[in-house]
Amino acid sequence: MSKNLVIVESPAKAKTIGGFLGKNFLVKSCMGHVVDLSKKDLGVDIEKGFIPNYIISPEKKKIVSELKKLAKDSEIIWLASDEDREGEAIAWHLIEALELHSAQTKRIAFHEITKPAILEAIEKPREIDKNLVDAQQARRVLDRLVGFELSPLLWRKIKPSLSAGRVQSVAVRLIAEREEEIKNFQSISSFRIVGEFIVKNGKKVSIVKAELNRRFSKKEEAIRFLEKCKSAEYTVKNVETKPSKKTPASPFTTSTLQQEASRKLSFSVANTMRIAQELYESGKITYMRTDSVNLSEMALALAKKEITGSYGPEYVKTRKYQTKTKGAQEAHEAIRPTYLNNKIIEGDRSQKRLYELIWKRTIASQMADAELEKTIVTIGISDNNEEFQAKGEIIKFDGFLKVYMESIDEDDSEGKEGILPPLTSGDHMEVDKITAQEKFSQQPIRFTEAMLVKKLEELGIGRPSTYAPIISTIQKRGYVVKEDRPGFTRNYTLVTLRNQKITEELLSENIGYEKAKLFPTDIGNLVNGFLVQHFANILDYNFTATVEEEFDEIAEGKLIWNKMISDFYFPFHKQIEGTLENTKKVSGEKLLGVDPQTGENIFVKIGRYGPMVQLGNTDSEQKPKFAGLKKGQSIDTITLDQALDLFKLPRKLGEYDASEVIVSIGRFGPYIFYKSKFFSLPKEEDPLSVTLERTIEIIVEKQNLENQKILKEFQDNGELIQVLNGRYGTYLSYKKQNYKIPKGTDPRLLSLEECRTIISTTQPSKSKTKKKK
DNA sequence: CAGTGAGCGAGCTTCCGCTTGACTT
Repeated sequence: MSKNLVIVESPAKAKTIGGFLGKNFLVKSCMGHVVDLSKKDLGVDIEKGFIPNYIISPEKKKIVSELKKLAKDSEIIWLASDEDREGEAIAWHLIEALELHSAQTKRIAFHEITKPAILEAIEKPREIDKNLVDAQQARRVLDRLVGFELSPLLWRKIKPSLSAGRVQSVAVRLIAEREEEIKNFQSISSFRIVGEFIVKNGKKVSIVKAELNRRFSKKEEAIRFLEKCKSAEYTVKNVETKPSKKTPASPFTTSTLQQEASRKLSFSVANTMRIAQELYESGKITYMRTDSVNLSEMALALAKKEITGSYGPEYVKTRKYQTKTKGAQEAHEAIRPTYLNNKIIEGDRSQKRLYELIWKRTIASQMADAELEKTIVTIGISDNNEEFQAKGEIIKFDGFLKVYMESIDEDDSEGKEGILPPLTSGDHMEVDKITAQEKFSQQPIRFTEAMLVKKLEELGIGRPSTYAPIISTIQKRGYVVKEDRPGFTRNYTLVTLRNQKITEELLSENIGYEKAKLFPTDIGNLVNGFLVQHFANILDYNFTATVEEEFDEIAEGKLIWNKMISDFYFPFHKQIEGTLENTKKVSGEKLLGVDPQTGENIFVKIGRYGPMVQLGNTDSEQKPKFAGLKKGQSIDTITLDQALDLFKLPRKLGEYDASEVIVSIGRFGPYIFYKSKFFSLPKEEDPLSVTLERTIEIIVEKQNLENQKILKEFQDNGELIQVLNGRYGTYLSYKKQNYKIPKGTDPRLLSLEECRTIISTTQPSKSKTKKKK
């Protein structure tokens, strides 16, 4: 029996620390928060001064009772949750939930998981910081009040099951507004002039590209310029070289890791976090949910050793980074390899790639600057005030670039600066050709998941542990979709002067192709518009920053937490009530036109189940007809013809095997209805144009799959036992319960006797699909 | 999952942050 019980948040951490502390210490984890506000109601007693109603989270009951038992048998309980707002609250909740006495309880904290740091922490226990706990309570209660008062308002005014909150609603706003900017964006074109000069240097011939120091807005001006160039002479006017340097990026935080893994490896945010978690649990990297760029002294020393050994001492530069992020709490280190001498690791391909990225970033952050030399060559044109500029860049010393270079989101198709041949002032330049190419101004860039995380972090909204869940929430609620969208073709003019002749071509380029970008849906736009109109204060990009300042004041003991909440809540609640009374239900209804057949109005709007078209007025005597929009259609862009097409559903395609085949769109997308069964239509098929032949193929294919589903069947006292082949492998079905088949047994060879054993010895799998009535 | 949409009305939905498994048919 250990005399000491240490409680940390994560089991992987518990394992490591357990090794440092020896036999007298038992280290256990509580898996994060163990209590939360009651979910059944608001969970806050407003009248009594916003008293939170905490209950032990259902999934933590087992852990709490286990810890409680261990605590009873221990002399001292060391609460070692993270040293930030949430961690302090976890420690306090543990005291309450485990019913610990103050005499036997000590609060400790450490920022790095090394033996000396932990031993030092044990030497310096402290009390719970109640002010910090209060700051957390304020944060928690504010989020609950905002979320649980705004969401029901949306149910009443827009449609059921919608949600709103301090964080998610701002995330949706960012995406909706970006889309609006893109919609309103007017692309301006101008003509970019590039001269290509031939430079002979002994036997070596090279081409130097130089850009004119101005652009022309009209083609005529560009041609006039080229005309003048026909008879011109070109001379080097000036050669300017100046040194410059590049500095490595700071070590990874959650947010920057997500961004780089997205840019360099095309990982989704959720994927990056899943793989990072695997690396963390196998002890290969430090904790992956952090906002700190700090590296431990031990890591700095290891990095220095590794760089010296692999690249030489001139590549070493020990750097300590400062966190600039708003509201950072820095309870952990930056994300880095646990052992910097391991350049590669065992693991699957994704793990290896992510690890390599983390290794390179960490090592590079401790390396010397890259030293560059930039050259600008100015080329004058006789009888002309304009001049050409050629830019070159050479690397004098690669420094950290030997290992790693951070990527950027903007496309950098142009401006790659290479090496220039030696040129001196006064050199005569021989021109090969001069082009005037029409260039269009760039529309704003749509958000990828990782770019959204970056923006949220800049605004101080969300935490490392929530970036991935935020993205999944706003997609689950249907506010946002992540999609690839095809681009379009745009024509541009290219005018070329060569051998005294000017030619003009009309060329085309493909632009605007989007890969894995976030787009607002109709519902996202409608909800966002409603919230921005009526709750501009909550949707304000600075709302979080403002309340965070107040949380800080609470943490410093300068402000009472429920006073702060009270000051916020009452005006906010009035706003809710006012909106409830004074606004009508919103549906985004728009009159699209008139049905040529019946003369009835056609509307588009958001219905109970999403965007739909409506034929006929709601208040007319005849019941209006409804039809859902197809995937990819929007109430914003749908045309009258497309709307009319939707009313052609359900379509009777004909008969197969003496039964009717019908195609339509339902709650879960397009489907085929045949012999009272549903077959979903693959997404590449259009329900409006799919043929009878194709639907029969789909039906037959599905039926074949069904037939293969049953591997074996037995009758057992009149009850059916089936060995089935499902989406997640083979399983047993008996009396509507499913049973796992033990690993290592061939399901095809199972006998009735063996099936009986499995049923009697294994727990049936819980079905999550069970819905309460 | 299950293939609707007004009207009737009961009963449901919802927040953010901290942490991992269990387990889907």
